[in-house]
Amino acid sequence: MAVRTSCTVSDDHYKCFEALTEEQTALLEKKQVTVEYNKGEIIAKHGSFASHVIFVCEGLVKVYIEHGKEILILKIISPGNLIGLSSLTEGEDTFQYSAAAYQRSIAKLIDITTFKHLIRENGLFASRVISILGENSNQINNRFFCLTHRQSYGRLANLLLCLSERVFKSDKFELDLTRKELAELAGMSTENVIRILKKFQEDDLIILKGKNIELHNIDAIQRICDLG
Amino acid sequence: MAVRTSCTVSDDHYKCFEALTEEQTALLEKKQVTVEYNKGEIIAKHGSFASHVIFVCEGLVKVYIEHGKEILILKIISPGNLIGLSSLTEGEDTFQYSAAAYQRSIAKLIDITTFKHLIRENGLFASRVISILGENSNQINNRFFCLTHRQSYGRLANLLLCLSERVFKSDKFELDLTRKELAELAGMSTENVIRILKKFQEDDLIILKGKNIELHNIDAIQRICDLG
DNA sequence: CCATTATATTGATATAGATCAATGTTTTTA
DNA sequence: TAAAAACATTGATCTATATCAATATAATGG
Repeated sequence: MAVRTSCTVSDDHYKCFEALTEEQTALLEKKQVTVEYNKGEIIAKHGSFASHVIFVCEGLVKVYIEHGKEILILKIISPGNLIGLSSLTEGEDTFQYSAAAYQRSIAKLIDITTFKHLIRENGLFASRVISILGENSNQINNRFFCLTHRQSYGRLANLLLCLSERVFKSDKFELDLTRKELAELAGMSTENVIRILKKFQEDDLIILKGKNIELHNIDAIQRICDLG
Repeated sequence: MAVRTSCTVSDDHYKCFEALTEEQTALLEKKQVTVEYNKGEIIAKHGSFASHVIFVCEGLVKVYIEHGKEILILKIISPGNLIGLSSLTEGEDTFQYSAAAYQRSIAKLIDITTFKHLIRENGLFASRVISILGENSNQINNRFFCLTHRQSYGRLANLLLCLSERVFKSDKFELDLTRKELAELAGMSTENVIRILKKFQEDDLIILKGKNIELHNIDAIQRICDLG
């Protein structure tokens, strides 16, 4: 089986809300607030009280765990997705990871007590939430595999494919991520990212123009992702 | 925050079943079979149809993903825990990971359709299942962090603590895992496991007698786990 | 109980990728 | 728009850990 691109999940978490009745939807709307975040701002802080789950409406968000100065990015969240579902666990009232905006982003903060109440009340909603949790689990497992079993070329190839397919949905995209942010995502040093991108360009796999990246030979990149 | 030991989850998944009514419990009992597995036998195979979820009653099981010959152990499962919940995801009818018995083990295979049905029907049960999924997610994130951000000494220290606290529940245990299996769990080569265990023994952190391990200086091991 | 196979151990070597250091380039801000 | 700060790039070195190779020990089966 091919290693799937693994930096994010599909962006259809919003569909769980379609399981709600009109009444329940109205309740949920009353129990949420919409907040705008600037580039770099913290949306959720690992260890702080999780009074809400987060639904990303616009922008791009990274989800990561921190221990002291060390961080590990778990995934990138695009609009349409939920953050913080693992705080639905009984007895777990803090965020188990942080979230920060890569760029100006808008999110709805949904009261967690109401969310839990709806899970109890609406079995279809509950099963949709379970679907999302299962999907999250598969994403993180794939990312875990990629970061531990692939060498740097493979990890960076995987990241480029993921950004292209899942985040920007185009072979050609303007990357508002720094080399350092790419490095964090691919689990390597900044210098290594630069050297590998250069090598990919020399080998005609990508076309780099400053912040713009075009994937020129996707099959070859996929091969590096699977084997490298 | 200290890096928690991360090779397994707490062993109280069975509690979700307490949320079922007598009638639902009876239904579930009818829709499950009990199977015994010998050492090394496969309980679930990554990619095969997931017609059931697995409840481990006795023994010790590893859960891992495989891509070709490469494997990544996600966790160890002790009696009392469920395997395969991520296959509850809609549209996902295959196992997203494999499971194999480290030793003679007994498991109940629960029909997944019935399981899903109960989630829809019983909100409390659904929320308990969501709790388990959330807990699983935290475990895997901690393990992910440990394996990517700690050097070999820290990873092995983490594994020893986890085996002691979570799996064997004693400072002193007989390890029916080979050095190779330890290496897989700690994400390093067999040779490296041997060298580090030797070093730990020289430094009086552990007492090694063949398959028997005693953690002699837990505080020091914890320090290596957190910082190494 | 011996033969075979699996596992454990030890030492030598190779290498991916981090780190360090210096310089160039772009972005921000005052 | 000039100065400062952040980011990008390149080259040189260092190191943790894998890999390879050889041997020792333990487990297993006929």
